[in-house]
Amino acid sequence: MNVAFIFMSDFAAARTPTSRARRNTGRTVLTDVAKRAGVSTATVSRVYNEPDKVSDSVRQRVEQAALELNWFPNAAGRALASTRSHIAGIIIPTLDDQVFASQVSGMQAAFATRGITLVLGCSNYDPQQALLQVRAMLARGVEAMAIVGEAHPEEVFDALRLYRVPYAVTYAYREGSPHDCIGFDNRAAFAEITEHLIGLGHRAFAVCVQPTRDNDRVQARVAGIRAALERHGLAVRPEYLLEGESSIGFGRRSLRAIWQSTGERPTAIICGNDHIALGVLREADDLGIDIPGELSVTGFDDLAIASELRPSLTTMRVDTAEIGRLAAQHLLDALDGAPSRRGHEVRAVLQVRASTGPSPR
Amino acid sequence: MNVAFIFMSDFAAARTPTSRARRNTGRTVLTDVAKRAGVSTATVSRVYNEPDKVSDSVRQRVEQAALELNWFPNAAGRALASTRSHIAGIIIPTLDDQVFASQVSGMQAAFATRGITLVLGCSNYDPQQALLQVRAMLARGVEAMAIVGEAHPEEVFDALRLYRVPYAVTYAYREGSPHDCIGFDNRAAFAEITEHLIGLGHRAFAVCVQPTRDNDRVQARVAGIRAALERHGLAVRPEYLLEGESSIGFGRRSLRAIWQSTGERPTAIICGNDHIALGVLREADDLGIDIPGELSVTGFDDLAIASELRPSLTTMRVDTAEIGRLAAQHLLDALDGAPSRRGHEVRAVLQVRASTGPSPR
DNA sequence: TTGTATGCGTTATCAT
DNA sequence: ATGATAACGCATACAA
Repeated sequence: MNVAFIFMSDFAAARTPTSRARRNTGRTVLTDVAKRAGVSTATVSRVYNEPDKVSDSVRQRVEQAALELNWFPNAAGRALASTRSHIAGIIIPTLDDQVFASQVSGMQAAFATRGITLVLGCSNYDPQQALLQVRAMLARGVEAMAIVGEAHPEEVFDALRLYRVPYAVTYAYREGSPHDCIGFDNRAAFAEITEHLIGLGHRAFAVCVQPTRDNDRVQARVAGIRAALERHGLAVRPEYLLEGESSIGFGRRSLRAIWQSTGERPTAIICGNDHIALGVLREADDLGIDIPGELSVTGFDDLAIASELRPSLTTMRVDTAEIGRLAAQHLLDALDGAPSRRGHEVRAVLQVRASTGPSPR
Repeated sequence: MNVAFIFMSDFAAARTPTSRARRNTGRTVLTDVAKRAGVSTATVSRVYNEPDKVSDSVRQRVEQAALELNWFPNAAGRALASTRSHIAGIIIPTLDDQVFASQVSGMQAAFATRGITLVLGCSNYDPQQALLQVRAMLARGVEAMAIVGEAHPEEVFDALRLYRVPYAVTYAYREGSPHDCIGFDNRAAFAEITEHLIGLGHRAFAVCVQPTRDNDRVQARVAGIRAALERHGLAVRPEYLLEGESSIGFGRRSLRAIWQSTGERPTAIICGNDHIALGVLREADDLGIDIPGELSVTGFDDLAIASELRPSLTTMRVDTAEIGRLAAQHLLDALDGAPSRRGHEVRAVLQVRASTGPSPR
């Protein structure tokens, strides 16, 4: 036995030169805590992952040691050993739009309660950037993903399926979508706005929307307007269907262009969102156009100022933070192996205010 | 020596039976790519980390194999082996405020160009949540951190220093701060607004700001106002120093309360931001108060609508996305070991518009 | 309840 | 330029 001991140390000595030194990152690791607490590494791990399986006294010793050494588990090590990253991802077009920011906010809060970190990616409305972001997130080992809209390269969804990462398409909801959707029906919402105006007697419309390219939500909105008008034998004249950046400036320019046009003037303008509608209202003020006497205007999103403007803006409200929460819950359910529903529809609610009224004609 | 070998093999033999099978997670790993490309794992790794050290032909074979197997490096594995996480963190009060959202946006973009993923945490203005978030991020192995403001528990900065994580305090800039700051001088900015009003002859002021508790930026703003007034022998009456949530509603309520007060009415109201100022303007409209004839109003942030309101709002503009970019650059420099400056000041620029005018008294 | 010994997927060191 | 293999920090199956 003696020899054995001698030999073992000998063995250790023999190895040492060949074996590389520990890379020594200098940081405190689980092993240090185990030593200090006088327990095995497994026990330390259990204290943080299966506390019930550890006796109170030992747990306290370990926690004390961890505190003294200022240690907490390293996420990369955990992820590697457990093959669970505790990371989820969300890809939105841009944070500069409040509706997406609040969606992220709602999702982050919901995930946080379950110890899941949300990683954010912005595509800037570029499908290729979205694809890159998804790949980066898969590399990070995201356990679940949310992505705004469904107008993305097929590779995006292929990759998600290939890696068996549960995902949800947010902000847009569409019957018959191949994806789990959490959001509202953009088409139906804009059909409702259009019907509201038709009900007020309007027959001549203009439409000012954000760029439709690579944006299924805006495309659906335009489709909803078209469908509602068609039902009444109406259509938007091509020269009154304007597309531009989501801004007050675009709204202003649009109204000016429409008013300078030689054709029959519209009596109602449907805007893709409140920012654009705001611009239209401001330009109308400058041009001396009476709202809603001469022209009705609608927005979308119900920004805080929408009800404060004079005239107040008729628009639609969507609880985007709720979309985020629901999406997070949906994904958590999927991770828990819950028999998941296909999605969740959130209602967009029409807020009729002073910017819409009976058609003058 | 013989014994030694016996012992060694004995030792090894003793191990083998105990050894469990590979846990097999089913996913494609670097080893698979190496096999397919007919190279070693080290070579595959090099292709992605030190491409110059690999011959063209080999690199192409590896890339081909990776493509065919749909493989990309696992981030947790990388992080563990390289002790670099390629993650940076930012902690903001809330995403619901555009100024922070755009800061995140700017930072994310800047980090992305260097392959660094930004992880976001929201403190909801709660110091304890901020501390928890920082800890969570350290566990994630963040390589750098940005945090809005400096009113945080000392443990926050202690932890950051202990783990040698370079960090920057953003949004606020203050001479003599112990931290690297990237932002603007809140105090100086509000002193400037105040001087603008004093220059217009105002002597009676009201102030409506966001909650000052745990918020060094707002505290600095109030201090700036105070200091400027003091220089002219002036002060805000306590009943005209109002504190409340950042909203149109608070602005409205504040003006109503001030106007109903029995004391001498102020001729100027300084608001903590544009939201509050917006509420004041709307309420003034309802109360029939002439702006700026009877009352001058100022905001902060220069929201897109600020210049569109009637009257347009005098306010200050700060490029918050630029703050994000600069913070990212500062942190990247620190990671690169660049001799770092202490911080970076961004200017807040006064936008004089129609809501401020000569004092009626 | 607690300890032992691997393995998680990659990088880094050393050797060739 | 390329290969072999030991870390990296932790979790877990299994043994005790």
